[in-house]
Amino acid sequence: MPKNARGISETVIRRMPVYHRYLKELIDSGIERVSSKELSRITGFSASQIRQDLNNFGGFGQQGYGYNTKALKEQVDKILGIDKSYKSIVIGAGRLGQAIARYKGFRDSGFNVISLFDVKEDMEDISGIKVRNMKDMEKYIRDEKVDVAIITVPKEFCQEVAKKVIDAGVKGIWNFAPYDLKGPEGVVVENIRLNDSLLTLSYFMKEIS
Amino acid sequence: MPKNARGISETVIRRMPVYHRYLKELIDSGIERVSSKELSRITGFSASQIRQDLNNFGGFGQQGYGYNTKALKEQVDKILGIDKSYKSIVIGAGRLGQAIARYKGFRDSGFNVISLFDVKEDMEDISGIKVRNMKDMEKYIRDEKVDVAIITVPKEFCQEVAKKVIDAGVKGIWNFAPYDLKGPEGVVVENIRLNDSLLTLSYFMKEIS
DNA sequence: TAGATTGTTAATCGATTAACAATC
DNA sequence: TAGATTGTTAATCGATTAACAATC
Repeated sequence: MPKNARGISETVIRRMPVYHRYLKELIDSGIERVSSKELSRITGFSASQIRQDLNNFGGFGQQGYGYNTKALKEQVDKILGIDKSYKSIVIGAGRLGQAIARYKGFRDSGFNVISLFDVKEDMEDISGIKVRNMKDMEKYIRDEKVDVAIITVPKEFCQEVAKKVIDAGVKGIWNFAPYDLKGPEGVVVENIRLNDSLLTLSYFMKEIS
Repeated sequence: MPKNARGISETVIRRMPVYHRYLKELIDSGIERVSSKELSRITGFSASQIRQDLNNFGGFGQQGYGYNTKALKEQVDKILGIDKSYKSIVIGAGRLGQAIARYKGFRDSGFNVISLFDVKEDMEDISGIKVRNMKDMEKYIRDEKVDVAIITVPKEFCQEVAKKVIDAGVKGIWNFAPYDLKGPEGVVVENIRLNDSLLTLSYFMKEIS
């Protein structure tokens, strides 16, 4: 696994949201401290691994005590950049695009959907968010300084859309089209491969039967 | 990474859908043979890794020639169990549930959505698929011998729903609720963690800025 | 203080890469 | 045949686990 600029492997990075998630649960249950052993029980990662992961970023624990859930979550959130906020647009206002635009959980992660775009004209607002026409997208991205594009268009259009949003200045892409987009230097792309996940499910279904 | 019954690591399994996807592209472009070197260029995996991956399941290539795209895809598809077909239901007929029920790509992978379920009464059909009431779900699963439940209900209901579908005999769960479901022995669970993916995007956005 | 648990180093394990004989 | 490329073994690399001194 290649390491990024900071020297932290992607394997480790992808466990951070899990810590974030379970720490939130612990805090919501009123639990103030947690040991790596208990976190291990909850997350399924080994206690050793958890301590290693966290120590990549600093010593957040205390010997003999463990970790303060609130303080640790604050650190994890800071590592993940949840304090930052990103102007986002959804491209493709179909069911999936609508579902994403309406889902409040993403706003909590710092991604504010400020507009949707579609080739279809005169679509109704989605949860109070305007659906604009695709042809106005690039100007909108430039004018509003949009950070992130969430792509939910059909596969055959996703490369074309990606090129446009990158040229217009978008710095991150969250891609739902079943195609592996690759961004140039300075643009982050996160591909969601639902179909791959389903094929994996298919494999394991076969295994158990 | 733990190995499964067949002795193939999950890391390898999760690359198989990628081979499937790119082989399909090659075949659609009329390309009949491909070397591990060329597959490496396309997929980003190393040629060595590709040969190792495929040889976990058998020697599908030919020295001096490479791989026949059609024959290899057939093998990969068989490994993934795409020839099998699974009766599936979508639980939660919101936008996400509707998007999934309508998406034809999943049917191509062998997952046929035969019904949706929702707590809301008297919902309209989605692409000709009936939306039934949640209270009839367990009987339906038993009567129709449903194999897979696709869960798109809000987080707070997903455990309860999972318990019900498992008790009713479902053998696979594709979970979109932001909660790590764990299945008992004999039940396969594939969790889609969209929010985790978004937090990873957030991390890398911070890195580049 | 005694017990608990971290932070960190060393050991192990698994996955990836390199190399090359086999062979089409 | 000569060139190409696999299948497979060995070497390397990275990630996980084990162990334990430090210390709260």
